[in-house]
Amino acid sequence: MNLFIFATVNHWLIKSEPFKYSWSQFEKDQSTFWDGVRNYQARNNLREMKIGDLCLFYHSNEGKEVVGVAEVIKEHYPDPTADDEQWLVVDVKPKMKLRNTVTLAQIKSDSRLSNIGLIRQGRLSVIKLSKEEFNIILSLSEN
DNA sequence: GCCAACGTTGGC
DNA sequence: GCCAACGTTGGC
Repeated sequence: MNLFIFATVNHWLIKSEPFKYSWSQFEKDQSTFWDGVRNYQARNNLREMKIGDLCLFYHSNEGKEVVGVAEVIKEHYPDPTADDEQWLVVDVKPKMKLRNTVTLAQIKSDSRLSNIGLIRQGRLSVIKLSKEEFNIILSLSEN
């Protein structure tokens, strides 16, 4: 009988325009609440996030590349920047900066990632990833 | 700056 | 409940 309980770690990709909030600012802050989500699907993804979940940090618009990995350190609570209680944030902290960034072009050109939410639903700002997709992107950053 | 892909709003 | 009009995101 196995008495160990293995937490299920989920994987995500979160987008930020570096002009608004960049990875380097994130590293300076050491943690932040992920605010400004005003889309139901993205909100639902935030609600699913658990402590210890890992998020790829993607720079949209400028850069268009994955730059680091963040870890969820506090589960969802109402977005302090919203007037409406229905919008949520989670707290995240930087876990690891990628040795090399992984560009959208690289992701698009990798056949193993052809079904990734980042491409399928380009406008969604909080995207669920499979463990495989997450690991493939990390491996691309090692090249 | 343009535009595709969505999401939201509001008239009916 | 449908759909046209409009707004937003984000790649190009």
